[in-house]
Formats: sequence, structure tokens, C-alpha cells
Amino acid sequence: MTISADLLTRCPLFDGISPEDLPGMLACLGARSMRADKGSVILREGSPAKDVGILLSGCVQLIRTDFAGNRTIMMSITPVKLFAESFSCSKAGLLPVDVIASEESDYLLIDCRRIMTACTHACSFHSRIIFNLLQIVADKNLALHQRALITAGRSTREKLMTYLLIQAKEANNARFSIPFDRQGLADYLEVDRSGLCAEMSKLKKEGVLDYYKSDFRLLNLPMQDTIE
Amino acid sequence: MTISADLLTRCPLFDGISPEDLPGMLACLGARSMRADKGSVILREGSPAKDVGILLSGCVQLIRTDFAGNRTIMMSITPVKLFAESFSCSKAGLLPVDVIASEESDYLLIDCRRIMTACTHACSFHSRIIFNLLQIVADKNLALHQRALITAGRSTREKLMTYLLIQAKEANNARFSIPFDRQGLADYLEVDRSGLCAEMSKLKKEGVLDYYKSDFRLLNLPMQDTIE
DNA sequence: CCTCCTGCGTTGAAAATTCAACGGAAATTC
DNA sequence: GAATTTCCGTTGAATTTTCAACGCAGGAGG
Repeated sequence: MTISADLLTRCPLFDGISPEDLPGMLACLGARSMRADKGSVILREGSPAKDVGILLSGCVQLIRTDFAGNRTIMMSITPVKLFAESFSCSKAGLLPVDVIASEESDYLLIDCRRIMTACTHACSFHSRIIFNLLQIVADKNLALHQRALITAGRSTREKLMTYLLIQAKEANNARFSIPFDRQGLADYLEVDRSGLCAEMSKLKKEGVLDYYKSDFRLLNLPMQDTIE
Repeated sequence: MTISADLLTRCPLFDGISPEDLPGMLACLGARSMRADKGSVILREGSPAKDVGILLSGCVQLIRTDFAGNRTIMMSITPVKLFAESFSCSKAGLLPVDVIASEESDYLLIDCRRIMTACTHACSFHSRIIFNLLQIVADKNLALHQRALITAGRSTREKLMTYLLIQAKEANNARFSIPFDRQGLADYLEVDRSGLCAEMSKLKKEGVLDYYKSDFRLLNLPMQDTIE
């Protein structure tokens, strides 16, 4: 895949870096270009965490399966975001999750040490990159807090509505799409799939919600409601 | 409270900083010494996140209460650890949780900008501090992943046992104490308190577990089992 | 020493989730 | 284009959790 500079400027790791400096910087960081088929494992739980991933296209998910077989989706990553960076920055050094491509995906891998330690060329933007990385890891932290707020609901309906309201708020629109199929959503909310389907149907009958596949619309919401 | 240098050298933010440099560094960072009574709110959800907290004594917890009244304990902080640092480093800028002293506590507050931007004295340890901060935020990330693994269990028993096994592993001992009372543990595991008590009693009857107040002991565990 | 309050364990009934199974629709594969 | 696989929605029974309430022990405070 040819990496467009436009794509990378939208990556939060390179905030404040001018586009013309990007190619040299990528070379300096030793970025490797990768591709993953849909459903394939990009990084395996328990393996050493050394790299920072940058998702260029597709979609990847952080998934943990416990000994009882419960599958949990911790987070869904969309372009042009980082993944696995928190694990590579931490002391632990082992991945607590599988990183899986839920769609065919292109991504870069960068050895985290190349980011965290000053490069041989003493490039002037390095401190900015580290600053950006700190902010990104902190933002991931916030996302995990938000997910915990969702799963803290004591019923399927409560979890689902909390999730959907947050999505609508982030999209700033009563219509929005989600990066999950039904099973994926159930695994993200930590509920049973069939129970989730049943609750969704109920909400549709009640006129609270409308949906088709992964496109949703919240009704009776004090918010703009536009189609594109 | 007099701040002993020994205490601060155990704070991960100052890893790699020599003890004699600490007092000057604290002054440079503008650290303010604070005290909180048991049960009092140190930082309020929704207020601007600007400071990094360093807990010197006592215990603080990150607590979120949703609109339905469900109380969730996201994390319990013990000395000499940081708190609220992730929120102050993130773009969001607002606290997603209440920070509450579960015991009478002493702590320091440091304006996060003083840490993240080079100080006027251009102190040579600043980059080390930022590096440490990145690692700490990443470690918090890991802790949240671990908590999610616990709450992913589909039953009270599963959540409880996952939690206790992790505690025993971290203590490297089948005997250990936890920083929660029953209600607190229930709020951390996201289960009902009475159901938790019932499950604990059952496990005790079954000979899997023994406990008194907040002291626990896992039986039949392939692990050393010593009384201090 | 007595009273008040908090935390803990128990119980029973109501409600919700989980689990297994099935049919249909849509997408994928050959 | 036909077969196959995957995804989705539904249902009913079994299992759990939730919720409200109560008694008791221990500590705090007057």
C-alpha cells in the first residue's frame, strides 16, 4: 500500500509535525508496512509487546478470551489511530489481549524503543512525538473508563442505551454506525447476544430506537438528525 | 505532614532521580501538600483535570456513579502511587470519576503542565520524569484491562475468583488483604453486595476460600502460604 | 455503660440473564 | 447459479442476579 502523507497527518502521533518531514521521520523510526486479512491475528495475547501499531485502513479490535471461553472486545480501532502502544510503553511487556483484524487492514509497525529514546539523528521533533504518545495513551485510558461506565450498567438495556447515547453524542447526530456486528456488540457490552437482540427489538417496538444492520438512529433525541 | 525523601524515592514518577535532587525538583514542579479526611471528595467528576496527585499515605479510590445510581469503583490507589494523572494528560480535560479518600490521606498535587513542559530551570531530569509518566499512564491502562477481564466474568463467582486469584498472584502468597470492604468489593466487581456475601459463604463452605474481614486465604493453591 | 450507627451475612420472591435451539435471510464460495 | 456458511431475530426453560428486608456483632460516641 502506498502511504499517502495526508493519511499520516491525520494520525494523532504526528500532530504538530509538518507533512514534508513525515517521510524522513518514518524512515528514522523504522516503520514497517504490513497487511492483515480479515479475521487474522495481528498480535497474540501473551507475546512480548514491543511495537506501536498505526492503523491505515480497515479495522482492528482488542479481544480477550478468558479461560471460561467468554470473549470480550476491549476496544475497536479505526484509522488513523494507534494500537498496542500502551502495552509497549508499560513495564509489563506482555500483551493482555489479542489484536485481531476485523476487516482487511493495512498498518504500520514501529518499534516502541525507537519512539521513546532519542534517535541517532537527534531529530528535533522527537520530543513532540513523545508528548503526543503520552496524550494518546492517556486518551486510551479515558476510553477504557468510558467502556467501564457502559459495562457497569446492571441490565442489557442499560448497557446498550448508555453505549448508543455515547455514540450519538460523539457523532453529534442521532444517526450513526457502529464498528460491530451483533456478536461483536454483545462482546463489547459483556452481555448475551440473543438477549441483546431481544432487547433491541423491544426498543424498536417502543419507538425509542431504529436500526438496520450496524446503522442506528435514536428517536426522540434533542439533537440534530440528518442524513449525511 | 513532613515528606520523607525515602517515601518519594519509592514513587515511580521519580524513578532514576537521585534522592538529593528530589526536594529541589518538588519545588520546581510547584508541588502542594494536601490532606483529606476519610470519605471526603478530593476531586469531583466533571471538574477540569489539571493536576497530578501523588498519594503519600492513606488510600484513595476512583469512583463513578451513573445516572441510575450504580456506584462503580474503577481503581484503588495505595501509596506511593499517582492518581488522576491520566486525565490531566489527556485531551478531554474533564474528570470522568470522583476521586475519594477511602481513608484519611496525605497527598501532593502537581500541575500537570509543569511536568509536561520544560521547566524554566531546564532541569536535566525533566525528560526522565516525562518518560516515567508515560510508563505510569501505560501501566494504568494495563490495570484497567485487567479489571475489565475481571468484570467480564458472567457470574458473581467467576468475577470474585478471577479477582482473588490475581490478588494472590500479585502478593505471591495464598494469603493477602484487599483494599475494599464488602460493598467496595461489590462495586469493584460490578455485582450485588448480598449476592457477593452469599457466594463468599458458599466458597468458604466448599473449602475453596477462607476469610476474615478483608483478609483472605485461598486454599488448595499450588503456592506458598506463609504468615509473614 | 448505654445508645446509635455501620458493616456483614442470610433469606425469599421477583425479575433478568443465560443457554440451547431453530428458521430465515443474506452473503460467500465454488 | 446453486450450495454453503454466516449472521440475525425469536422463543422457552433453567439458572442467576437483583432487590428489599431483617438480625446481629462490633465500634463510635455521648
